[in-house]
Amino acid sequence: MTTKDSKIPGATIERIALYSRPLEKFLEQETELISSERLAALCNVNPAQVRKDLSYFGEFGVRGIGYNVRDLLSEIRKILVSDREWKLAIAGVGNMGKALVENVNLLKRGYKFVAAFDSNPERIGKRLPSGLTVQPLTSIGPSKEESGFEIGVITTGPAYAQAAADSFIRAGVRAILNFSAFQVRQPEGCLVENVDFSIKLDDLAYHLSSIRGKK
Amino acid sequence: MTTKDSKIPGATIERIALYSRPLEKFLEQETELISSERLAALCNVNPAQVRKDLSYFGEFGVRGIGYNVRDLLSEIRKILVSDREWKLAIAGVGNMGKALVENVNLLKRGYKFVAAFDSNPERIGKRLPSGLTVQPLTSIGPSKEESGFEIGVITTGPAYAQAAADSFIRAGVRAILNFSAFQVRQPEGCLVENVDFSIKLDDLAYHLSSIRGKK
DNA sequence: CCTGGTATGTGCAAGAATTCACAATCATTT
DNA sequence: AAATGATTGTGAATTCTTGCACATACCAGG
Repeated sequence: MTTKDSKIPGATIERIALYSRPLEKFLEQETELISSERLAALCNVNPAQVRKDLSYFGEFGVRGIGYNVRDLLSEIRKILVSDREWKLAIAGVGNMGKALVENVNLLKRGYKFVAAFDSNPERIGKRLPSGLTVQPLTSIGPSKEESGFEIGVITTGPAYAQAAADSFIRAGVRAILNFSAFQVRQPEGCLVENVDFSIKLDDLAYHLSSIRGKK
Repeated sequence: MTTKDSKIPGATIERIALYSRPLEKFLEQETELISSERLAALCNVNPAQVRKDLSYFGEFGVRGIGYNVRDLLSEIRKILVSDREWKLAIAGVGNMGKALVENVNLLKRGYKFVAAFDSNPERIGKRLPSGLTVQPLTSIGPSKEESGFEIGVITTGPAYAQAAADSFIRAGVRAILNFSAFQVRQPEGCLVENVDFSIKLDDLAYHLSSIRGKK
């Protein structure tokens, strides 16, 4: 890549992903140009932040004018490597699992579920609306070329989370997105992102209270 | 509060919430003591970080010994104000909404859904397993003392997200947790936390690729 | 009651990330 | 073709965050 290999702040990547949301909307609306100021306002960040984040990867704007929406989005997709399809597998097809598998936004952004697993015998063999058939958790095997998946998503209950993670890793998966309440231990050579809503709620509760406290 | 009113890093609050997860487990297992080193390892942070985070709020440990699990958890709950019940309302009871309303972990941590809304006529009037009856989105009203809610959760499709947010705000809600793909604009005097999984996936995809790239 | 072992609490230094502020650049108008 | 106005790209200043390193404090055992 054209990456200036100097250190890129971790938060920069997440923000760049964030920028793509309004851009997608502007593209649909056929808006041609956008300024760092406008984009920043929509994402609740500082305009200089937007420009600096992008500058780690190249010069995508035109001075005095702004950024071309289509081009910038395309550059961002290249940066994030979301300009190709990524194959996902899911472990746990309860409400949360189904919500993800059926989420059209993920598909639109190139994230496609190609396998679904569950430990509950009642669910195994069932066909999901997306066309996938639920397989037993224990059958997660080395991912083959054809239907192989690259990212594992865990939406099981806490009891099965570690087992699911282990299976995914044995299957050669190098990245896991974990929604279960169980904090999966970072295994060697495998990226794990934990998503925990209740932390977000704790955060809101804390700030709500401290605002009240100050008033 | 006993808060040393010097500035507390924003990340500190999220980490403190994070620390409570392993602590809950140790409490169940009746483990009495825990060191900052052990807790840090479980949360993938630096031990000094744990101690410094806690030190913003008081001295909870014993030198030479460590932290008492029960006491520390109780202190953390006081800090996060999760030592009381918070009432939530949800807008959108698709798979994601149901997953949240039925999530026992949230309830265990004091987050209780007291109202559910949806725009889909087929869902309105239905009773959820938790006992809540789905009401029309348009009926979100000023939250009364009795069944009033303090935090609004949005799990609608993008088309209804902003409307839901507006209604919540009109109802006096000061904090919103938004799961919809639509980026809700930060309204005056109302906290908004956006949860977007696809950003996490973008993040994983990026790092997966850059690891490959370097090998 | 002293000594050794252990783990906290924290001042300070090092390191990151953010924001400022301005030179650089380009379209447009006169 | 020069002046104007707009907005980028980025070095430098600033602010925020993390981690080291050690004084401090406590328990246990002799």
